[in-house]
Order: sequence, then C-alpha cells, then structure tokens
Amino acid sequence: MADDTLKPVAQRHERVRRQHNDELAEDYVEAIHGLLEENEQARVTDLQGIFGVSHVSVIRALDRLEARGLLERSRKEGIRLSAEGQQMAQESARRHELVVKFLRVLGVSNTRAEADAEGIEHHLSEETLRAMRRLIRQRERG
Amino acid sequence: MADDTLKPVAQRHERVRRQHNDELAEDYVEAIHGLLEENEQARVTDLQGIFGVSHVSVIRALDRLEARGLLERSRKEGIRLSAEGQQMAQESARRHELVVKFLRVLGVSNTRAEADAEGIEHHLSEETLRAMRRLIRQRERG
DNA sequence: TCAAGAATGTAGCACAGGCTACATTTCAGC
DNA sequence: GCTGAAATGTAGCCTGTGCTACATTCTTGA
Ligand SMILES: [Mn+2]
Ligand SMILES: [Mn+2]
Ligand SMILES: [Mn+2]
Ligand SMILES: [Mn+2]
Repeated sequence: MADDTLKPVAQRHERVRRQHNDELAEDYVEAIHGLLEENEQARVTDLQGIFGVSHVSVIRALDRLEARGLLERSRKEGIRLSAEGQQMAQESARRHELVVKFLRVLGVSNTRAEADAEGIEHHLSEETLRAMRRLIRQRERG
Repeated sequence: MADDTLKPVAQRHERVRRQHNDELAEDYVEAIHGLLEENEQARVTDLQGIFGVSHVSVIRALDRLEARGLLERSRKEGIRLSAEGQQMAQESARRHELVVKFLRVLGVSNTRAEADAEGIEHHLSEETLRAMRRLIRQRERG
C-alpha cells in the first residue's frame, strides 16, 4: 500500500511500525559487529546471552537477516557481516553511543541511559539526532 | 521465564520487548480517549484513520484490549474506556505531550517532534522523563 | 419505506518472533 | 580415539499484528 494519501497521524504510526521492523536487524548487526571486534567470532550462544532469548529465536533471526543480505553464515567461517551489514552496524553503534551520551549529559544515570537508549535509538530522525549533538556540544563547552 | 539471572544487557533488551507489548495498548487508549473527548464517540473507522491500518486490524486490537480490561464495547454504547483504560490514556497523553514539548525546546520542528515522539514515548524511564522536565524548565526560564 | 452505502464483524491467510522438545554436530579432556 | 557436554539446528507449537474477501448490521436520503 504505502499510501501517502494517509492522514499525517497515520503516516507517523506507519513510520513507527517500519522502525520496529528494522529494530531487530539493527540491534543484531550491532551486537555481531561488537562480538567480531573483541572475540574474532560471533556465536549463536553469545547472541542468546546478549538478547535474552532462546538459541532457536537467535537462529531464526539470523536466517531472516541472512535472507535480507545483512550477513552470511557457514559452518567453518561462522557469522560474517556483509558490507551492508557492517555499514548498518557502524551507524547503529554510533547512534547508540550518541543517545547514551545525550542522556548522560541530560543528567540521567548510566544504567538508565543505557536502558532507555536501547529502545529510543530506533525512533530518531536526523533532525532530532542533530539537536542532540547540539546540546551535547553546548553542555560540554560553556 | 522472567529470569533475573540474565545479563544486564539481556535485561535491557527484555525490557524493550515488554515496552513494545504495551505500546499498542497505550496508543489505542490515548486515541480513544481523545476521540471520546471531542466526538462523544470513538468508532472503528476513526481508529482506522488514525493508525492507518485496516478496520479488521482495529477490531482485533480492540478485542485484545477488551480482554485486557482496558475498555468495553457494546452495539449501542460503542467503545468506552474502563477506569484502568482512562488512567493509562491520561498518563500516555501527558507523556506524549511532554516528549513533544521537550523536542521542541531542543529545537526540533513540530512535524519531526510529533513523529519522533510517537515512537520514543514508550521507551522512557521515570528518570529520563524527570530530566526532560528539568531541561524544559531551564530553557523556559533563564 | 426501503435501498444504497457506511460501518462493523467474520473467515482465513501470512509473517515475525517468541517458546519447548528433540536431533545432530562439534569440541575438549581423558 | 572416545565420550560427554556444548553448540547448533529442526519440528512444531503459540500469539500478535498485518492483510483481503465476504457477511452482516446500521443509517440515511430519495
Ligand atoms: Mn536497540
Ligand atoms: Mn543498540
Ligand atoms: Mn506512540
Ligand atoms: Mn519502539
């Protein structure tokens, strides 16, 4: 459908649904990228521990991400991110860091900042991200 | 499971999944509350227009919300919120307004503020909400 | 009044993302 | 090299949230 004769309020809700579709992909490639950097490998078990779901759920998520071209798996090579996957991972990680930093500057504790960032990071427009960077800069200088 | 022997990172992701479970409920009761205030009635068609989904999806969502005790429906009375539903609606509406206000104060345009708020409003701790109110107060005064 | 159209509801489908139970493969330590 | 445990994979289930097609009920204007 993707009808743009939708009312503005409906377009906003549709956008949130799209963001939720991308959310799992963003968090997974970010986690995989992190694991590959520090461990040389990213295993199903590691991801199970990170996301707190069963190994079956991890495997099925990886299947979908592989179908989307974000990663590849093989018995001997393990999980590797595609170019697109790496791109998404880096952007997601940078954005995650930015959101946490922003919340910290606002005065939120580290624990809460990390927790809230995990959800809100997927719902921010470029404009809002710019505004966050601006506030960080202001608070860090003057 | 709801195991609290989960790693902290897994607890964060679990919390986000819980927030997504409540998200539809919060947005629906908020929308219904608004419709009842200005129209005296909230119809399936109205909600279809607000959320941009089919009337079938609205009806099935209402079924679930009714099962959760947030509202009641009858042929002649239409949709009415339960006490719990009204409570949730008011809190959701207040929080939504707060988030929009915060983003506006940050310098985000009204359109983008409304759009981003629709997603992030469901992922904020009390601590972050307090920090947002604090910034609004600071900016509004001196 | 009654027929058309609007609104609501039902049947049945798809897919994402959870789960348990069971099967297979891989890997370490003896 | 063998064996038991860890890791991975499969089968089959559930719920939520989306859809189209069809059925019913309500409302309204000629
Ligand atoms: Mn996240
Ligand atoms: Mn993240
Ligand atoms: Mn919302
Ligand atoms: Mn979300």
